[in-house]
Amino acid sequence: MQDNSLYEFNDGLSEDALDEDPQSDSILEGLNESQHEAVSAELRNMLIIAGAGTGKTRVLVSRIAWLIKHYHIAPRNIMAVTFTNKAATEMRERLSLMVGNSVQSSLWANTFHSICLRLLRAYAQYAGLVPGFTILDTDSQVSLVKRLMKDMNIDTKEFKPSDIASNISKQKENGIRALAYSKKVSVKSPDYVKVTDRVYTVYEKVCNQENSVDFSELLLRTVELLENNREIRELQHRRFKEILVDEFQDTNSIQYRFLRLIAGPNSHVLVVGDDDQSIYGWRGADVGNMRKFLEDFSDVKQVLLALNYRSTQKILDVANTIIGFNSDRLMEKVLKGNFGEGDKVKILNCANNKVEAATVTDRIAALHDSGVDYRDISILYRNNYLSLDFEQNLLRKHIPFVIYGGQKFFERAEILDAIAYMRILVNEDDDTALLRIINTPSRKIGPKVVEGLRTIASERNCSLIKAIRLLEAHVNSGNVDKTLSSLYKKISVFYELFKALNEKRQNMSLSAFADEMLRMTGLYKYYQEKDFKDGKDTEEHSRYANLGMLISNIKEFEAAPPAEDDSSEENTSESTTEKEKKTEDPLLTYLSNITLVSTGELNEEGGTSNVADAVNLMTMHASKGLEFKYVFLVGFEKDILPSRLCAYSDKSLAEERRLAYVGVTRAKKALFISYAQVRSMFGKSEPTGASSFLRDLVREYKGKQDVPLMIEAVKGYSFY
DNA sequence: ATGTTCCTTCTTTTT
DNA sequence: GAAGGAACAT
Repeated sequence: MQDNSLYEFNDGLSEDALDEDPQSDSILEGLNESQHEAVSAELRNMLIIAGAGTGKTRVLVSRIAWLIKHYHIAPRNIMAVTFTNKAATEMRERLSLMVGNSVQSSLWANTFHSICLRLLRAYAQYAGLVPGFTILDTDSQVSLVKRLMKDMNIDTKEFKPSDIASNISKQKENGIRALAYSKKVSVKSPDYVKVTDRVYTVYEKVCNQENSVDFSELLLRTVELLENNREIRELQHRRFKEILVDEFQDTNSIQYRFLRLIAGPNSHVLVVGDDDQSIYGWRGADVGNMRKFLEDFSDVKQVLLALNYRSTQKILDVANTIIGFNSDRLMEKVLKGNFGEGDKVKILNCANNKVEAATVTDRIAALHDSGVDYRDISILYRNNYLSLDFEQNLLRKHIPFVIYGGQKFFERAEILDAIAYMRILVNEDDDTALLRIINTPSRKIGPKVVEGLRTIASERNCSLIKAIRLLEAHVNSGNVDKTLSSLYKKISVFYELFKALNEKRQNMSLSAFADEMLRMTGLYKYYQEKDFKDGKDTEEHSRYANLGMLISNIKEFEAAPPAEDDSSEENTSESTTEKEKKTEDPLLTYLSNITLVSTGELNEEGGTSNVADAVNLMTMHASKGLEFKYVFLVGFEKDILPSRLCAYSDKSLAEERRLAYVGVTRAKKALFISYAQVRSMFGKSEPTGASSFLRDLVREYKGKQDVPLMIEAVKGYSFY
């Protein structure tokens, strides 16, 4: 630092230099012209269009550092919104490297969902929620919908509960409540709409009774909270002066509405996005929000980042060509790199999927032999199930690998059981959780008993736990009705357990309690026996072992609790903005945390960090935002990459092409694209062949000079 | 109430 | 080709 300022002094004698924040300069160091422009711009609304690998995250993080260091914006006045937890974590890490650790606790860098959750926890009463409400994960949401459909005598075969549940979520994401939806439905509406309507109405009511919110509800509730409560809204406006949004092309309608509400008249919003990387249209993401942003926010400065810092030119050429086939682009960006030409992109035409897996594995082994680290290699695919052949081959060759996604740890039955027990302790009205575990492991409480209990609950219009209490009081009053007392006797096994658990958790640490809970409920024993029966007890990821990993995860959580929410710090004169109730219950905090922050596999220690030198396997969706020196795009086939569903649904072909583009642009040094002529799926062998995207590509380069790719036929293969 | 067996369905992608 | 659900048997 000393040397630096001396040098500057000699270099150009300007008075400004005397007052300059010496740390500000280092923020701008090494940025190119447009990056520099974006980072050091005055305080204002901005739209940054950033092509793949153009240093988007770097700009975002540097901008935040600049806001703090140069404009002296307090970290607590900054909100950075990301789309995934992975991105949020990465941003926090890079930020703490740049401006120090202390910033983390007061600066909100989180996903939309977790930001909304924080607001809802702080203002639960104003949002019509009871503090301590639980979050419904997808699995619970579907099981609730299914339960309601059965109650309403709707055929769950004709109408799949998961479809109805996702229809409901879709409505919420468009800000449409059950009542408003009903108004749109007419006699002429298709059946599934009518069913959705009927279920939605009841679903909304039951969620309120159970004091639980699903994922889209988190957003919708918050939007309504801000819309209906001026004081809370203005309090947020005063707090969040600078708002930054990553992956803006992925925002859906409710998220956009949230942004408009959370930003005050004097706040500034900076969004970063790439319309070419919009791959979440299927869940409501609307690229149109980028255009809307220009209209809805005043005086927006636009910056385009097109200089690529990731890939060799040949890889970029291929990427540009692929995306060039899309016609509905917001802005035509041609990525330019500065890492030299590089090798040609290799297209591996394989006889079948076994050959494909063997070839890829062999190339990985060869790369490793030539000094490449496994962690710099990744295998990307369209669908999760395509990973199987590669897993087997890598295993056989003793090549270490990590799979991201796939069956999620927190979606496994045994984990969901454990979580359901925790949920019922935190929020006893959570009937969905209770129904999951009242007879798991089995304690002779069958459908008859449950039905009896549910009858009482619906007569008294109360939750199942309360119904049990009523029943208990009734039986103890000596008013002995034979059927009721036998009902109570059957249920009391569970009720005693419930009381005992509640007792236990008062004076134990969270992890010790969780461990004890698994013992008391019998889940440990139950899954241990189940594993043994299925011959899975020796497996590394046996269900019993997973429960152990859950405990490790809780221990890790205890050791490093998430940043303390300081939203109550804002001291204003308004009397109605009640200070948030400190959510002291560690169990509640843990539950919220895992429901929202649970992507990715846990490692053996129950942690989420990934330090091992291993080949990375994941879907192309999951790869967004990441980069690897060597990338294998596999299963680049007809019916797989433009998904089969494109042919007979409104699935967007352009979005599939963007997905291919995302995959291609992950590669830094070398890219391999492979496909099989024959693929066995579900036991059957089916002819497949190259993706139409590959055909387009080859046609484009036909007869041209300097073609950036080459095709290699891999026919037979000597196995093992 | 629970265990067995057969059946179907599912293979996008995520908070 | 697995995993969960329904139908049937115990």
